[in-house]
Amino acid sequence: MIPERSLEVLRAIVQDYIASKEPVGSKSLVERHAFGVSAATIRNDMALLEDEELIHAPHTSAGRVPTDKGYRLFVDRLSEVKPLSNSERLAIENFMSGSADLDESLNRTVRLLSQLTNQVAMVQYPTLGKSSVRHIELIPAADTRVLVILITDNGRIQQQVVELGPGYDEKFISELRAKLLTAISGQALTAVAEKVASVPTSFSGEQSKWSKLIINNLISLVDENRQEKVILAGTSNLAKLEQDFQGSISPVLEAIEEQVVLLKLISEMQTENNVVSLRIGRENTLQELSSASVLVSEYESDGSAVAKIGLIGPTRMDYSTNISAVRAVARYLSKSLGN
Amino acid sequence: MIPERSLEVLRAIVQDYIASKEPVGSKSLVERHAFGVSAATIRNDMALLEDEELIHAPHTSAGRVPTDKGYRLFVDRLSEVKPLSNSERLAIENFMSGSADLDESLNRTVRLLSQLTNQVAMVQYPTLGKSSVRHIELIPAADTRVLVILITDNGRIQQQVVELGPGYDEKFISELRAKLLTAISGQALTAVAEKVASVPTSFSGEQSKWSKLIINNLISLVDENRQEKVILAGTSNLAKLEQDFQGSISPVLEAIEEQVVLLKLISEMQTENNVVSLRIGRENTLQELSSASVLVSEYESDGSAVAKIGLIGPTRMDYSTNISAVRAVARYLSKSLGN
DNA sequence: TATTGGCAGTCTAGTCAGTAGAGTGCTAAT
DNA sequence: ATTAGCACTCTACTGACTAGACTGCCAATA
Repeated sequence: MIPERSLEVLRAIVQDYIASKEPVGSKSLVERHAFGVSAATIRNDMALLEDEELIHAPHTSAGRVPTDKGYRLFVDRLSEVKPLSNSERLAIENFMSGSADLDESLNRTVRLLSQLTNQVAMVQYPTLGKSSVRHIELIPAADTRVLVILITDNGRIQQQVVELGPGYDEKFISELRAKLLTAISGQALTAVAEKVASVPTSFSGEQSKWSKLIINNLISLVDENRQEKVILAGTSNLAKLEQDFQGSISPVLEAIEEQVVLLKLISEMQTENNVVSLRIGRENTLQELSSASVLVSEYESDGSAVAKIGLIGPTRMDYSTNISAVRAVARYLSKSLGN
Repeated sequence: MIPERSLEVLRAIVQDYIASKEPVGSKSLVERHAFGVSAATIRNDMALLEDEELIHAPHTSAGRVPTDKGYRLFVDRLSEVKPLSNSERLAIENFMSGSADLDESLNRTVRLLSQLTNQVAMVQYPTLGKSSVRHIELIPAADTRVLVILITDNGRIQQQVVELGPGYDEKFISELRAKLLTAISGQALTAVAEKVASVPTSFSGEQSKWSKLIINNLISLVDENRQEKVILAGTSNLAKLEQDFQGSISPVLEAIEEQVVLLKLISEMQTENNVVSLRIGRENTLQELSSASVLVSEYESDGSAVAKIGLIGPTRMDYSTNISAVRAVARYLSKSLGN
């Protein structure tokens, strides 16, 4: 119902506004874009767009600025997905090459995304989900301590030191190690607690006590996988973007400093395979983010959808570029974790 | 040679300026501090301080602001070390309790320091130094891959996946594992490359090739310890502190975004045991940091001085509090790594 | 009917002059 | 050595004014 040319005008407004960060007026619009009509005509179109609440004038004699709704229409219907430049593609591949553990991969990825987009990037740790135990290892440390190591098949390595007290011998440790391995190697993390429950009963006296200690620690390591966690990168970009957020970035800073808030935010956003989900300005349920936009995509680890990656920036951001960056990085991350 | 009272005036100026962030004048000074003399007298003292370039008036009829030199004299001779409050002490202990690996400890510590001080905190990874090998582990992953794990005695755990190609068997792996363990367990990291050099010769054919592959990877893990690295936390604090830096934080942002720059900065600063070293404003060799101050202290891992921890903030910072925070955190970190 | 030129009206941002207030430096008296 | 007092300087704020940018609308046009 909105005429084609008016939509073109909206697209031009969004593009110019993102580039110049100044409200755009009818005159500069006809200069920069070849509409083939006069400024007065464009003004009529702009009046229409304003009726539809797609654009908005900060004051009577200013140019127009897209509203949240305007951005929404822009990304949904007007923007083309901008393919990454070769240098960007190269940067991604360089950055993510080299096999590393999960922590390192996620850290690298999130830093990469923040560098590509100049926004604040975030990545959620894969949840327990369908992950399983690849290996566990018990390593005697000092005379009284044992190092417990858990490796999951998505590449995460965790460790914890357990204080047993004096007197254990290596034979007991290697026996326990063998029993634990046969009990849980290859098992889903969700099943670990159950599978190891009976192990201590096969020891007696002190050894039973020790094995209980070690197993409790093992279970707490598994539980850490259940605990959700988000890593951020590029928060310092916010300082550069200060003027893009209408004046103050401190609400945004406060919002992202709380893990819980971020996790809620991320989990609220529905994502489908390979599609970048997006909340613009007041579409965010969080008031603090009412002048921010959030982009989120899924990534996969080991073939099943497990977690999300995305970014936070001002509503006035380059959606085309950022959407394709998030999508590309998510895809590369999935690939790199596919090993 | 500077009279006692003038120094008191300087102290009062520094304190008031840090608290109010406004240039302080003679009148408000006599109101807030009981000098027992009139404002005119204070003005004479201020003229003296100005001659000594310890304070400076932004313009004729403004109050005075400490110069870098003024801050320097303040921290060297006038400030008392403010003991931490109980709640701060508690926060530190809470935060750092729970044994974890090196990465986790350093991460926690640096976040803690940035929270305590509201500045940008940084910590340098312990260098190779006197660290030694606590354990290595080889774990068969898929059919063609082996996971190599290196654990150092300062608690760092590293791992890497090695692609061997098909056909290796577990027996070979456990044999290699045993040989490597006897060769380097307990050895200094600096000695690893030499100690493992002869290991592959005891295998033949493919096994020799495989063991070379694995050993090369092991050595590259060791080398990562040689590579210096700094972790930052609280960069978003810079945004809040923007006005404290005369106008623009972007030079500071740029400086701290470069690992190399930071490492150079840190290594330039001489530190003695348990003393916080400090560069104020233009004392920094880096131009970008000419309106920033840098505090650095040493921390120890395993009894030998190994690396540094510190923070970066505006010259107009609360030196007493921040110095004691850095010192306390460095001490706790040493203690926690002493295990 | 869609488009256009033109014009009146509105709002911002910048300049200018004037003023109050804070603070200094100096001098003469104590 | 200290003090009161006074002249002087500079900032920050205010209100008035102006130039410039845009819009909205109307009447003319294709």
